[in-house]
Amino acid sequence: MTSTDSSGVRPTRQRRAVAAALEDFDDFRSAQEIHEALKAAGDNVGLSTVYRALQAMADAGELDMLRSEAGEAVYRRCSGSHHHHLVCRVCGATVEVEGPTVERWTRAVAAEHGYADVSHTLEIFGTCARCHRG
Amino acid sequence: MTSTDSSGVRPTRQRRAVAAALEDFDDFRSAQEIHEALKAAGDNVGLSTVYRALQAMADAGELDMLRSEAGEAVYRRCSGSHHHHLVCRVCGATVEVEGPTVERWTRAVAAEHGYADVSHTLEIFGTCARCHRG
DNA sequence: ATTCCGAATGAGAATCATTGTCAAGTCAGC
DNA sequence: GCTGACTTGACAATGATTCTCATTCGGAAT
Repeated sequence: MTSTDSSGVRPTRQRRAVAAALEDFDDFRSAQEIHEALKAAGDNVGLSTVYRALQAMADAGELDMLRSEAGEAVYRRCSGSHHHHLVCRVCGATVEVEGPTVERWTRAVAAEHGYADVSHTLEIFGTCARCHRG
Repeated sequence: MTSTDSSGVRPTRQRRAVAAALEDFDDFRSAQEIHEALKAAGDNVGLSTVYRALQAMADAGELDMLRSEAGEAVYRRCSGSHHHHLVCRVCGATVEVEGPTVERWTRAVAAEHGYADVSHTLEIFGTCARCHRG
């Protein structure tokens, strides 16, 4: 699992299909949903392969992965840089947000308690304007 | 009507046992680990009951629940107020941290994008001083 | 104390996402 | 066209969590 890969994931028909499917979504989708979408589109890709492709792409930093409230892993294409997500808990609409403030704060807190090698997870959930009015 | 601690969880032998087990831990534990601990201590409590008790207590705000990197739910007793966690990824040592800054920031970001009813999850992972020196 | 009823329990089955297995398929380069 | 390493996919296996349902318990009213 150590990345001897030069820069990314070796492109096969299946992996390209998974990547393409993700382009069609704006929000986070589970492996199973992507598998369904591919089947519906006529691209037959095994479920295991979808899981492997998603993990590989997430490892390569080409995807964001987070856990839904139900605890299942969901994926979304993303920009390369570090950021967080503002997710509508009704329709799933997602906005990428950046926060130097937060980054600084977490680093400071960790340092204050003597923790090194710091990483963090931060997701914001809410009801987007459209769903809120509805 | 003079029940001090009843926020909806009826105290039974089993629930008291679960609560007591959590007192013995400083870090996050899975339902299964707690079930094991109870069995080891001679308190026989069904696994389903442990799950139910934990969920009920988490709903009542008496526990913190978060998902380990492996995706399983882990629980820890906690203070009532809103806070986040700084967790050692080696030994699990946990510090509760508060951050008005972060709270303010998330609210601002959400508002800026028209999101209402905002909640968020934030966990910080690192290597604590003791494990770091190791 | 006794009764009564809804809530709680527990043993096991059921569910469901995810991972492992391994034979068959694919592709590059020789 | 052959070889070998990597990839795929059907299916089994795993493992956490939830469901089922007959039984038991708690505690308020009697």
